[in-house]
Amino acid sequence: MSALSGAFYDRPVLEVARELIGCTVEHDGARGVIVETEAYHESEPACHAYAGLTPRTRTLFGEPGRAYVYRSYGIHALLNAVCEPEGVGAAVLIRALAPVAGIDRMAARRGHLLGRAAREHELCSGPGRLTQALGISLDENGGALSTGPVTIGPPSGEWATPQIVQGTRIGITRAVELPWRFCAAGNRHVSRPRP
DNA sequence: CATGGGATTGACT
DNA sequence: GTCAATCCCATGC
Repeated sequence: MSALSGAFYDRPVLEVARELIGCTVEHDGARGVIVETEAYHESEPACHAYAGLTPRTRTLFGEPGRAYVYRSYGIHALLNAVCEPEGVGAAVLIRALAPVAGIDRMAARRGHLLGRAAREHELCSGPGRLTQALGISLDENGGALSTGPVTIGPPSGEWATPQIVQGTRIGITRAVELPWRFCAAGNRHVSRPRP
C-alpha cells in the first residue's frame, strides 16, 4: 500500500485530523485503521508547542508529515502526525486504531492472550495502547510518515467516506472546551469516554 | 541543579 | 469510583 505524501499534512491541523479517520497506520508487521484522532495547535495551551520552540518540541515545529513521538506519564509513547507548514507547531494525536493485520504481533506486544473477540477491542483503543501494540517507541520521533519505519496510508473501501463524530479532547486540563476530537461513529475501537 | 507535572493505563476498593 | 507507576523535560532557584 502506498503511503500518504508529506503534502497531505501541510494543511490546517483540524482538516488533517478529520481526514486521518479511516487511514491506516503500519509499523513492524502490524497495521490498523485510524478511528480516533485529536488536533493540537500552538495557538492553544493544551498543545506542547504552546511553550514555543524547545528541544522537546523541535519535531512539532519541523517538517509536516513527520512522526512526533513523546513519552507520557513516564510510561507510554504517544504518536502524532506533524501538520501545517514548517515553523508552525501543530500535530494530530492518533488515539485509537481498529486492528487489521499482524494482530498476533499486537497481542504479543500487549501481553494479551488471543482467542476471544472481545480482547481485540483492548489492543489499540487508546493512544498508549496502540503504540505498544505496533511497537512504536521514542526512537520513531522525527521519522517521515511517508517512508517509515512508521507509515500512514490512505483509506480503502468504505473507509474512504467514514461517518465522523466530533467532540472535546480527552485527558487535558487546558483548552478543554475545544471540539477537536474526531471519532469514527459507532466504532468499538474508539477509546473511552465515547463521544 | 532540583523539582513538578503530564495528550495514560491497569489494578484495586 | 480511586490511585500509583515512571521518565522526559520545562521551569525556577
